[in-house]
Order: sequence, then structure tokens, then C-alpha cells
Amino acid sequence: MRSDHPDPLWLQVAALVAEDVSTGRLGAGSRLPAERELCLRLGVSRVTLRKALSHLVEEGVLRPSHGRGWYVAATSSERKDWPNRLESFSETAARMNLTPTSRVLRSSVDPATLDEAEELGIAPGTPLFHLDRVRLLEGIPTAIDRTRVPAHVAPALAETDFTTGSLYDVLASAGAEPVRAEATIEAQASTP
Amino acid sequence: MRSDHPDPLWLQVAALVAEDVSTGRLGAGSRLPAERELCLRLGVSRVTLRKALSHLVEEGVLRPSHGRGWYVAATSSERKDWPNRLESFSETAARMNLTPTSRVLRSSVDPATLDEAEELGIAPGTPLFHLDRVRLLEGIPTAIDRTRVPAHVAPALAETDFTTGSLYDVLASAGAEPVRAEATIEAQASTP
DNA sequence: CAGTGGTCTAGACCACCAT
DNA sequence: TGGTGGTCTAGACCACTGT
Repeated sequence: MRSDHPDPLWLQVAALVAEDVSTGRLGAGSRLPAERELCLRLGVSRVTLRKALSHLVEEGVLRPSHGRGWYVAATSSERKDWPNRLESFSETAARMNLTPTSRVLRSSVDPATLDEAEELGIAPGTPLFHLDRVRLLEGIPTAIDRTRVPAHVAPALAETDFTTGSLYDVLASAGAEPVRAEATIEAQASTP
Repeated sequence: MRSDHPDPLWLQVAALVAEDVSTGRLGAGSRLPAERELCLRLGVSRVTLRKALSHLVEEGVLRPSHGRGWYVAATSSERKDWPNRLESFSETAARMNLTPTSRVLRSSVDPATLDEAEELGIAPGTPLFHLDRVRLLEGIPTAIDRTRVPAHVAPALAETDFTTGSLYDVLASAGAEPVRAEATIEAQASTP
């Protein structure tokens, strides 16, 4: 397993598991061996193994379930809807050592068109926050991204106009109370 | 610090630091005390502290720099472009215990229009992958998301048509070689 | 109950950065 | 050289799941 220092151990472990998934040795929805057994097999500590597995969770490869085990995330054919599509893209870019940035084309609040209203299930004319961006990798345009979100969902978005305040601050303060109230960030309901 | 079991320790620590940042006790760009000193102050192990700090990195609050220290991430006024806008939104949703999903309206490859071509710096008519989605929180439509990416950037995207293969697999295989080549995922260049 | 993931610790060593 | 983050270990205990 370990040679000198090609990569951090946890990255090597993550790569191994990811390969087993992509090659089909670990089918979608299947359960992984128990952590403590994997530790013995791979010759790594449990902390290291868990760092690797957690990394794969962020990439959408695995999904943990507390008293039951680690499961291979469902493939697109099984899941009805798509969380984190763009996120995976950004992450992949990061792994390729490409710096993902974006150029803002439009950032404004305007009335919702008929189409937009229908898709969002709101009334036409409702104030809608518009954000158009060109996504760049290493400065090279690689994608166009257009986002529409009702202004009433996050009122602060409209006020700050995205030139003075940090986006993180805006979102954080918008959800400040719920954040304080909730307990822990847990995995979603499971149906392996 | 620790009571019975209100929250995991690392989450409590993260909340403490995050509060220091949001209240201004830790200004943007400022350096945090050394890990080992924070451990003494807070009465937690280094592993726990680092889990908390890493969590804040994912939220965009902090930024680590190897031999130098942990720094408070720059605010929007300082950064010229916007990485990870949507990602932060999803994360915030997760912290609010809302389940973010999405409904695919369109997923196809069509020739780029004049506008699209100009924004991406490509020739009109170039095969363009189109993905339109409605983003939902707890099943409630909250945003429209439209993405355009040239088919040649990720050829597999066009082939799989998003009905048979897992998106992760597609992206992973598309960047398979670079992934194998690169070393570790490091923080971006720093200018504290 | 046994098995599993979730959290936490104390300590060690390595790699990077500044001096 | 000394300080800093980055990785890794071995072991412990808690919380959840299913029988």
C-alpha cells in the first residue's frame, strides 16, 4: 500500500475504493465491508480510512448510514433527482488542479417572466433575482451558468447587490436562526 | 466547553470560531492562533480542532496555509471573481436541514446560439450541452438553474445522455489521467 | 444483544515557511 | 532553526441499527 510519499495515504485509499466503484466491483447500492475490517485489509488506521471515505462522500461516491454501514451511492438511473451536479463538476476541476472561477454577466432583481414563473410555481412579475455567470477554468470559459431565485427566498440577496457584502455572510445571516437551532448535519434518509 | 451531548465537539468549536469571524473579532485576512495553542485554550484535541477548522474551510470561512497558519478568508470586496456560489447555497440549505434536490427540465446537446458562442468564446453552432434544472428545497421550487458547457469539454456528457451512467463516473473518467497525476488538493495561492 | 458508524484523545512524525 | 500545518496511529467510548 504505502510507498514513500506519492500521495497522502487517505487519498490512496480513496482512489482504491473509487476505482472499485467505477469498475463495478462495488455495485451501486451495495454495502462496503465494515470500517474495522477495511482497516485490516488495507493496513491503515481507522481515522485514515474514515478520512478517505468521507472524501468520497463529498464526491458523491459513497453514503454513510450510522448503525448500518457505508453504501455506494445510487447511480443516476436510480436517483429521481439530482443534488449537487454542479458541485461535482467544480470538485472534479479542483482535482485536475484547475482553478475554477466565474465572471458575473448579470446580477439583478427583475420581475419573473411567464416561463420562469411557471417553472418556479410563482406568480408572473414576482421579483426574481437573476444571476448569470461564465464559469472559467484557468481563465478559459468552459460553461455558462444562469440562476433564478425568487427575491423573497433570500431578501438579503437583492439588497446587497453582490458588490459590497460577502455572499457567505449573506447566506449565513439569512439562515442564522435555523443554523443555531439544528443539531448536527446528518446523512439523508437511506434506502439501500 | 463540553456539556453532555448538545452537539459534536468539533461542531461547537467550529461555531465558536465562525462567530468570532462574523462578529469581527477575527477580521478578514487575519491569522488564527496556532493549532496547538487553540487546543489548549479550547480544551480539545488537535484532531477535533482540525476537523472543526476543515469544516469552516468548506464553508469558505477559513483558509489554511501550510507552514504559516490559518487565515480568515477574504470577503467579497477583496476577491475579484466568484468560485462556488451555488455550492455555498447548497451547503447553507443543508445546514438549515432542508433537502436540496433538483428536477431536470432539459438535458441535451444542441448547437450553440450566437449569444452562447460569444459568452464562451467558441464558434456558433458548436455542440453545446444544455442542462436546465429547477432546484427544490424540501420539494418546493426555489431556483432555476441553467448550465451550458461545450460538448468537447466533456465528450462523455453527450454520450451518456444522463440516463444510464452516473454523473460522477462520467466526470471521473473524463479527468482520470490528470487525477492520477496530481499530488494533493491544496489551498489556492494566498495573499494574507 | 452484537455489529456498525460517529466522535474523541494523546502522541508521533513529516513537510513547509520564515528567519 | 523553530514554528506551523498535514498526516497517521492505536485505542477508547458513544449512538444507532437490527435481530
